[in-house]
Amino acid sequence: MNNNNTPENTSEKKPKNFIYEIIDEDMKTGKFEKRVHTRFPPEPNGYLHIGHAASICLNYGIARDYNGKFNLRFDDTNPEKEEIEYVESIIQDVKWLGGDFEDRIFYASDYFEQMYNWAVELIKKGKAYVDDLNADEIRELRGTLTEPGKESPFRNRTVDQNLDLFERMRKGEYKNGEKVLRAKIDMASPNLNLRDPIMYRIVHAEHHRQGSKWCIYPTYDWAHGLEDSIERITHSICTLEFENHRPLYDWFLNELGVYHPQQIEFARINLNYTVMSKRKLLKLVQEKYVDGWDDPRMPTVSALRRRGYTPEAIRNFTDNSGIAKRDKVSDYALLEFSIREDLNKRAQRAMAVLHPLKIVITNFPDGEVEELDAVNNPEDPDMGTRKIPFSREIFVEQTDFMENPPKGYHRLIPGGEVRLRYAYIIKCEEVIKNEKGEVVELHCTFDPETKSGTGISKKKVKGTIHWVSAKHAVEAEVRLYDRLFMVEQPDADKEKDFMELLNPNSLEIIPNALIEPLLKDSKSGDRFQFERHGYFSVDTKYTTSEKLVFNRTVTLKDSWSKK
RNA sequence: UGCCCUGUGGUGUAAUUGGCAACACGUCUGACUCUGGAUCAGAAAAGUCUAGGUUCGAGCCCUAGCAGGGCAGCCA
Repeated sequence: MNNNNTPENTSEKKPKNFIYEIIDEDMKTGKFEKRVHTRFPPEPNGYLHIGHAASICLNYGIARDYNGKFNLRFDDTNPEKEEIEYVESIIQDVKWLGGDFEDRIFYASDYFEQMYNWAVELIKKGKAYVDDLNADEIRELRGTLTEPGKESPFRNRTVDQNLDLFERMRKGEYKNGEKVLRAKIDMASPNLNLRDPIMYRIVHAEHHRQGSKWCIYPTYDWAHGLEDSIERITHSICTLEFENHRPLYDWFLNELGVYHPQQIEFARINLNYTVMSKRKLLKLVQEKYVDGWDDPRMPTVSALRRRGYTPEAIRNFTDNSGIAKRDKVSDYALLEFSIREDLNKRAQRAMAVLHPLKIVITNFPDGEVEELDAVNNPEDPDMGTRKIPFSREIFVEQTDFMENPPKGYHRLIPGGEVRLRYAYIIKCEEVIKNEKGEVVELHCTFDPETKSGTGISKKKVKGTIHWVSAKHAVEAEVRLYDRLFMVEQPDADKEKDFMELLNPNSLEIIPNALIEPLLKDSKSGDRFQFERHGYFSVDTKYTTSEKLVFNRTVTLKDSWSKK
């Protein structure tokens, strides 16, 4: 920790966004004794997605940058929607993203007793009352956006009555929906949140941590600010839709006279070609349009992880997406850029043929095997080299040969030459076809003078293609993913339901791709660049000791196929 | 037609708090290259929602509009 007043900022740490500016100001004025304490407060009712990741990175990043603290807190105030499965996945995701909450993992439900006591305090102050109206009646009296509401006939019960009724609510004397506790504020407020909001509702349901201890549960509006207050959070960062609620949180905290955090709202991240709402993601999962929350096509953290994304890439993406108060839709290309940039520097290179075409090298001795040197990563010489076997029969990519090539094509053509990566230049001498006229095999000759790495390059060819040795190659399943939706903003379409806009070709499974032998022993989660294809990682769900399954994380940039 | 928030290249963010708009992604050229990758060089692309006003000077301030978003769950 830096103690003087011109701290680490002297190293001209530019304010990253408007939230940093606010905190810088608070540090200057000593608003929170120069303390910074943030938190990530998810409800455990679904898996985390890339938008949550942005919030985690923001909150954790702030704590780290100001030498402060960061809490993980489950906002588990609704037993009907929350599950332990979600709690576990969220903890895993936050840790994986690097959000270090140390031992500070909290649950709102652990504060229920304290919240109850505070509610009693408000009742005693005449600031809260038990209402017998049902949900419809309450909505009726709440008024509309343009008309003020009307007061409930139960609004002026005595303190003693309210105390008694509230206690009996807790004891379970009433059925769901029979009574609620409301704050007594102002039924005519232009801010609807202040029209006597509900603080407690009766829910006879099993809570994933509290069991049946409680049958009254605090609403988010009542609970959330208290949770932050209890944990002495300094800056309660949340999304825009809670801006209108801030006056309410302020009201509660002031009436109670307790510690008061500063809430700051920012716009959530949206990503194009996908949907982000938990409800919609849940629908995709439940109706089996995807293979679970971690299906690699999903925008969830667990899916991105399974697909091969690194935490670093996700952090870079959220950093580059920026934090502001206006609604935004981030470009999927930025996400792809962030993972390419990261994996380019660290991924082991390998060769894999997805759609094989056989080549016989007629002047290469039958039965002979030559071990060739291949670079593991041209971006990082420290990663060394490896040996790959070369022999008379090899496979190349079907798309790397064309009988009638368009202009600009510089791979193999009849009578043409091309370099085999890390091997020799070959020439296509003969095209073998089946009865249907389809090309099934090529006969080529190789030029022994052109071996890679010998420095002799008297011959120049325009193309270099990848290959695998027929008898050495290993079979593997490869899964190619494309965007989940066909349109940029699937939930913006007013005519069509987002389910109609799913991309039918978002998954292509290649059961028998051929990979170089080195990859045989790769393990779940290992990441590779298949040269000229893209980055791939070993699937953690379907890979078995018998069969390797690779997920394509992202393609390489391809300036040819666009033309 | 109430209250709150927001309007800067295709996308996202920035502009020393009033000094003629910058960065990243994307796009397009060209160079280089044994990955049509990477890298390097360059280009196109906004005059800052509109109209007034203050000022020597406005993306930043004022006024009025317009547009987009949020709010009428006993969800969060």
